[in-house]
Parts: sequence; structure tokens; C-alpha cells
Amino acid sequence: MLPRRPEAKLHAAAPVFAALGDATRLRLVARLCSGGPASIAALTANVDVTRQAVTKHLHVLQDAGLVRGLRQGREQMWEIEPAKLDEARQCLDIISAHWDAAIERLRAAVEE
Amino acid sequence: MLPRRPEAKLHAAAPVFAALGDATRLRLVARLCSGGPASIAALTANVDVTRQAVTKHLHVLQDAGLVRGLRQGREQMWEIEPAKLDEARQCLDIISAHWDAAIERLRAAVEE
DNA sequence: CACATATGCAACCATATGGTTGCCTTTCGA
DNA sequence: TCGAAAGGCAACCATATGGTTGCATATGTG
Repeated sequence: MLPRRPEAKLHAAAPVFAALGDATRLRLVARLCSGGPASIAALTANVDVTRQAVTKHLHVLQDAGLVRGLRQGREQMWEIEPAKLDEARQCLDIISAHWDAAIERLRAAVEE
Repeated sequence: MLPRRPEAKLHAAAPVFAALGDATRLRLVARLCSGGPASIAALTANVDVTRQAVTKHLHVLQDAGLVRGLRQGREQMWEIEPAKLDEARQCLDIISAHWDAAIERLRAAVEE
């Protein structure tokens, strides 16, 4: 199921990075990671935007697969989906690995 | 110079993630990482958008500190700035570390 | 039941984003 | 010197984004 070509992996990671590319959303992700599941009201208390804005951000994160929401009574709880975070990290690792390899090739060429 | 509070680090990383959050830009970054410095014309050959679009993307990446451009004759060469990539990776590591700690706390609480 | 809390839905708005085309300038090479 | 190659600049366009306000709905509680 997983694509072998690293390029396809990169392509899939772009939306995840886009979702992380907002200061408010990054705070929400960090909050959910360190503090565990939380309701919208609780999350709104930590940022400086409206509850509606928080709701929108959570949906963006959900579309990227970074969080998951589940209803509990009258509260909508949100929790992190750590697999996607790992995916993003692996993507950076792949790119960095290529960089390291390029450095190594350069070093070898110079010392030749 | 580096902020101690992890939150400040997160806030600084958001623009980097935003810059990485586009498929074309991610391809450019990967290309520059694995293939070394390249001109705009060379980079344009690898993607399916106009040269102008590539130029815009490169400036976005430059504003995020991910690439650096330098003129060589009539060519504008672009190269990767690996420090920013590491910064993004560290940011994900910090978040994941909090997640791991939360998991550990949960495990400890259950086994208590 | 009545009220406060928690959320959803929709409209609306300003600005950012990703992309294009057209034209001008610089530089290399025959 | 003259044409082609490589870029820069600017205008323009459609859509996405981040945010708001207003109102409706569901749910817990005294």
C-alpha cells in the first residue's frame, strides 16, 4: 500500500505540512499532544481567536489526518492522530538523508 | 539567541511548515537537496508550472529561510539551507516527545 | 421546565495564494 | 554585433484562507 518511490511520499506529505503551517494550528496540535484530548471550549481558552475559528482550524487538521474528533454528550472532543505526525517527520528525514548523501558525495569528490 | 520555551520554537516553525505545505515547493526542496544547487530553468524542467511560478515558489522558500539564491552570470542558482529543515524536524520531535510523555503518563496511571 | 453551556451552520469579508501572460533587461556565444 | 537563453517585473485573475458575527440546535442541571 505504501508507495516505494520517495517522491510519492513527499507529495502525500504536503497537505500535512500545510496544515501545520499556521501558528494557531501548531499550538492546537502541541496542546493536544501534551495535554491529551480536549473540547473546543477548552482549546479556545488557549488561543486568541474565536471559537468558530478554532473549529475551522480543527477541521483543517482533521482533513489533513492530524486530529480526530468524537462527540461526548454535548462536548466535541478532539485528539491527536500521531501517525500523521510521524509521517511528516519521516518525510523530512527522507529529504535530509538525500542532503547528507549529497554532502558525502561532495566530500568524496573533493578528496579524490 | 535560541528561545528556551518550546512554544516559541513552535511559533517560529509555522512559516517553515507553511512553505513546505505545497506539493510543488516540496518537490523543489527535495530536488535541491538531492541534486544540489540548480538554476531556475533547470528547476522548471522538473515541475509542470511556468518559470514565473517556480520563481515565486523559490521566493516563498527563501522567505521561510529554506533556500538561498545567488547569481552566477546570467543564471540564478538556488541551493538548500539545511538548517531550517533541521529546525522543522526538531519542532516535530518536540511535539512527538510531549506525545510520548503523555502516553507514558497514561500507562503509569492505568498500572497504578 | 427553564436556563446556561457547548456546539453547529451559514453568510460575509479582506487578504493571501498560486498561477498565468506580456514585456523588458542582462548575458553568453557564434 | 546580433540572436538566443535566462531572468526580472508587473499586471491580472480565480480561488483559498483566516477570521468575524448572528442565529439555531442540542444537552446538562437546578
